[in-house]
Amino acid sequence: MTRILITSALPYINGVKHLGNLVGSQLPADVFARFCRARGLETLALCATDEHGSTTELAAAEAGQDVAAFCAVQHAQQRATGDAFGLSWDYFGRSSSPQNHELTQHFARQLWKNGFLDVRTSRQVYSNADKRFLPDRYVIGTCPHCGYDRARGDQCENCTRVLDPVDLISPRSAISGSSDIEIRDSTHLFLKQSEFVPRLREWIASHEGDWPVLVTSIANKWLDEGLHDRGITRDVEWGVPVPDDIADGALKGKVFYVWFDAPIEYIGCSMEWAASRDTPDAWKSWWFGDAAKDVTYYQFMGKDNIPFHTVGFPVTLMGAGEPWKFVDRLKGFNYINYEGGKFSTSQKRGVFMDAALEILPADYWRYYLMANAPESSDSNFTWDHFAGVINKDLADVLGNFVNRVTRFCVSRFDGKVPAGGTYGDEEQALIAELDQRVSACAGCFEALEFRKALAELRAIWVAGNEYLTRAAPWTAIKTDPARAAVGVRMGLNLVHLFGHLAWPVIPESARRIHAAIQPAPDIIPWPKEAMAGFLEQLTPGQPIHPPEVLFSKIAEEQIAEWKLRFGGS
RNA sequence: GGCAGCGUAGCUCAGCGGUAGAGCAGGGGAAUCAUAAUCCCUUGGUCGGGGGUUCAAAUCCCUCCGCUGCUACCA
Repeated sequence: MTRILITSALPYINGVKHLGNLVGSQLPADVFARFCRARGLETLALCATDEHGSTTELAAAEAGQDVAAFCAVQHAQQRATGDAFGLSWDYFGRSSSPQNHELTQHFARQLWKNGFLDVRTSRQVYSNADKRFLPDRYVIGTCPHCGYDRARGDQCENCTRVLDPVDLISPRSAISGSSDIEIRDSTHLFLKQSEFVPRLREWIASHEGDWPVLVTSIANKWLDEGLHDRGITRDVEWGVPVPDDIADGALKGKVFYVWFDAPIEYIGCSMEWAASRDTPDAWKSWWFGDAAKDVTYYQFMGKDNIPFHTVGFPVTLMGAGEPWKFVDRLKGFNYINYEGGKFSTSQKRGVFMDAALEILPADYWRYYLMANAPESSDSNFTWDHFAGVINKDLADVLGNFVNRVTRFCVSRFDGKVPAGGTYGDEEQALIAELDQRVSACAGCFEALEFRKALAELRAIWVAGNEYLTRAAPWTAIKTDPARAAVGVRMGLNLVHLFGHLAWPVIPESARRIHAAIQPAPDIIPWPKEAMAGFLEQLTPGQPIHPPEVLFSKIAEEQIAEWKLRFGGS
């Protein structure tokens, strides 16, 4: 039996994430994790906050908090919001954990020992007013090429040329605005990525076809353009310290670059998970050596993260010279736009996770986002489209099906699964269709094709409505009660089925649907047997319980209100 | 500038060498169990423009136009 390891790109600690962040990483990872658990596979789903770096320091300063305290608060908030969204990680860790500190230093020592780290000195901009080195983009000045006076040190927004901050004319700090800055030499560790190009090429080529084109093309582009060695240390305070035994303490006081330690936290997080269960070594069989041979490892991320997972992190693992587990299936997503523009954290444009849950239950968002996941290209969120999908798919097609069957059962069959009659041609045809569709749906989930999986799920709900219309128990009951009993019994079995199939995507609603028939287990399993058996398992006479309205419809006035509140077109 | 992706019915998208598809929206009808929810039928596209390869192209090649993303010390 294969075990399933799942990680989603780590959300940065800097505030609540918007739906665009969610749809490309944590949400599909959760849907897939639930699907795997529903199939009875041993599954470990991990995520964590990515906490280090200068951006965190500045955000904490802005919030008037100590960095560690700021991160603790933000981490707790992200975990709470994720829980509320139904994100069922086995563990939600922190890149600042002791485990990750230790592991990051371990990888650095291995790389150093194996000769893949260079000590190099480079010129960095230092701000006397801010008492810190400035990242390139935090240096502002006049562009030497076009004369634009607010060019950033990494790139001029006006002429789009890539810049070096030391070339800016009259440079100043973007943090304080002070022009009291100077160029200082600073020593850093560089990871010799260029030595790994052949191995990376071979590894990436081995995944052509099972990774999305988006992923392999981005990865190959980096290799084709010539992989630069990469600085993996920074002159900031909030991070994993470089140990003194590397380069004879030449890097004293410096920390590792966030992009070095963040992916390592995938492993660190599993150590946190193991520690939390008092089985401190349990993480190892998921990651290391022959013990992890039966593990299939899935990563989920937005396209901005792809280079770091196809190049940066693999180099760390290769260079360590130890038998670490590499990703098997890497699922990358495009972006989702908001009402024709970008979701933007800095401009507070779009819908953020906490605000989303204030106005509607998590399942509405989960369904919509997965049904419209930006898999082949960027997708668009608009309030009108969102409301249309929720009202039609969830309220009308699924919710109303459950409602009409269960209520009819109450009014004409005393609220009990009716006995009498046997399945005939109509039922056999439905069973044949569902056998095909349920396995197609599972196949789409396995292939990480979420849009198609949800389209199939919806088609299954539609098949239920079609059947009910043909069976028409409300008509049959006048002349042929046994025939009506068959229709309702099948209808109730379908409700039971829908409660199972929907659980990975809309867990809370699936639980309520399941509860209409009987209490739901914690993990609602994906059907193992053929539909013929699955759709005949309810016991005649067992009571059913029509749920309250499963999905209330979104009204025009609400859409108007939300467009105003969140800023629409 | 370079690289990549996309451009298919009003909208959101699938198809990626063999007589144009789905969902929504629009039109007509059936049914009345149900959150006026469902079901059936149906209108609608010279598949961004042009050129080429092929018996055959939305599907392969070239070119042009448009949109988007990435471009490496913010993550």
